[in-house]
Amino acid sequence: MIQPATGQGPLYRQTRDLMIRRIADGDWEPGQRLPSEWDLADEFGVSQGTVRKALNDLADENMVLRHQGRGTFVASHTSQRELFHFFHLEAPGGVRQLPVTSRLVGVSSRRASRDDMERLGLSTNAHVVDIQRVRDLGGKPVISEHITLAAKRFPSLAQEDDPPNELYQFYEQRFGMTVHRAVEQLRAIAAGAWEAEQLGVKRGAPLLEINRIAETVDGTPIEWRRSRCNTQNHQYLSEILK
Amino acid sequence: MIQPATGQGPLYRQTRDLMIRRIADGDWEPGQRLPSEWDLADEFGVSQGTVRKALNDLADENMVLRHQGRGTFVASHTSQRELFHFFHLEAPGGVRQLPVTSRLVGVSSRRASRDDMERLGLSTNAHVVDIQRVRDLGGKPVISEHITLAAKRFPSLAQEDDPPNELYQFYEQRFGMTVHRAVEQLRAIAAGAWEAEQLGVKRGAPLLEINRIAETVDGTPIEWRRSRCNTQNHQYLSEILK
DNA sequence: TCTTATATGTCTTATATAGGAATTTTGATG
DNA sequence: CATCAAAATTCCTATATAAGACATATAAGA
Repeated sequence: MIQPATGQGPLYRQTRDLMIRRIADGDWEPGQRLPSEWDLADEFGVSQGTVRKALNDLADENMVLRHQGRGTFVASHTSQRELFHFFHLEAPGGVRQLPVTSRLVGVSSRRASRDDMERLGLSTNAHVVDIQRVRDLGGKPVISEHITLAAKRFPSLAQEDDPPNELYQFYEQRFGMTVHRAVEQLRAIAAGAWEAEQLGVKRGAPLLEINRIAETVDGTPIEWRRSRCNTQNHQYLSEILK
Repeated sequence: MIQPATGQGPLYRQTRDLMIRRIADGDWEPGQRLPSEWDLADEFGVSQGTVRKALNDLADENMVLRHQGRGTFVASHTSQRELFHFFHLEAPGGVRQLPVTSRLVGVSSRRASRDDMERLGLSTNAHVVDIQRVRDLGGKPVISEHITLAAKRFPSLAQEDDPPNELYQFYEQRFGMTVHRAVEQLRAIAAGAWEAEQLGVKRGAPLLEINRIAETVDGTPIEWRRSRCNTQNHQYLSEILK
């Protein structure tokens, strides 16, 4: 099917946008191989060079992965990716490792608060699911996490009594929701009674609070997460490459 | 002058590396306009397309800026860039603004400690310069900063009694040292007597500590900076685009 | 002098061609 | 069936050409 130029901006950009739409709509699923550059060029009615530029742009944005000789694949969540892009706590030596153990505090459902509605772009009367857990690093509890999701987007999640440790893979495989980017806001807070108990620190001890909003490819916010971390033996890594 | 292929890797990569070298060596200075794509192609003995790919890569890495019709320029530090890439504290509304006022605590010189030597890649007996200041946001003291630099790389800096607020521009214009990337490590700490006084908080209040190492284009670490921030009314922003 | 064309220089977009590199598939052979 | 060689597939590198967009310098005219 030839897609005529929609008219806006350069061809490679329009081509990129069409492909993003396919990923966002699930026409191309995570892990799936895309048609070859030549086939896509045919399909979109542009030259192979134009498709190539669009694909390389998508690769730069981590929406697809390209492998010489094998093909181009829609990005999917692996432990590697989760560690590299979405987990920023490291031990002093620079060692980063995903928590392998965590203690589930609870999964529950409730009406969305005003804050939830704003953060997740929900309408009144929407329901949300809360997941609370404590994650271990180096054998000790270090992160107290509170996660909020729209119940509608994650049906039957509230009944889940043992969500896996790596949630983004779970979201993707089970609910077809792929997290693509996130924004985190950090501040220092004093541990309350709850965190003190969960993390084994004194009340009032300084903790690093990370508030994250995670979005899909098309920019829809699907997860809000508050992590309170004991940074006695760990630190948050932020690379400024630009 | 034709530069024969040095032999390693693809041509566009070699071309990129040659141009990085020119920037790192100061052959091309910050703000300076590069020769046109065609002239560079001539000079390096490759095609214009290859030079173009190399230049676009450099632009992606923020080493150069490209403007249609005007030319390609070596990146230099402006207030804009400093704010966008190197200043991550924002007010709750998402408003970010560089501190316009700051109180200089002192500039002094001393022998490098073992930590300094490691952090800045110095040899024994090297000297360093310390700058300490308190930066204001919204009219109130929010950041207590301690900056350490190699005295050799910043001659006569120790005599400076009023360094400007935007140091990276100062480093570049006065000492020819351009900061290109940085790594920050964050943790939550409790305010000591010193920070409590400087920032107007109680002793033991939670503060966000940011330890930054800033590097030049060729990866030499030139600045170590410890910022302790009152995050009562501000937060650190971290975007995860990848 | 000021304004308005014109020309020039530079980057941008789009296409085409050709060969190389990495991987997978196919087919022949034992 | 197992193994190895050949072919096919896919992405990667490099070059060339041509036209368009944007900005600035130059020249002509009022």
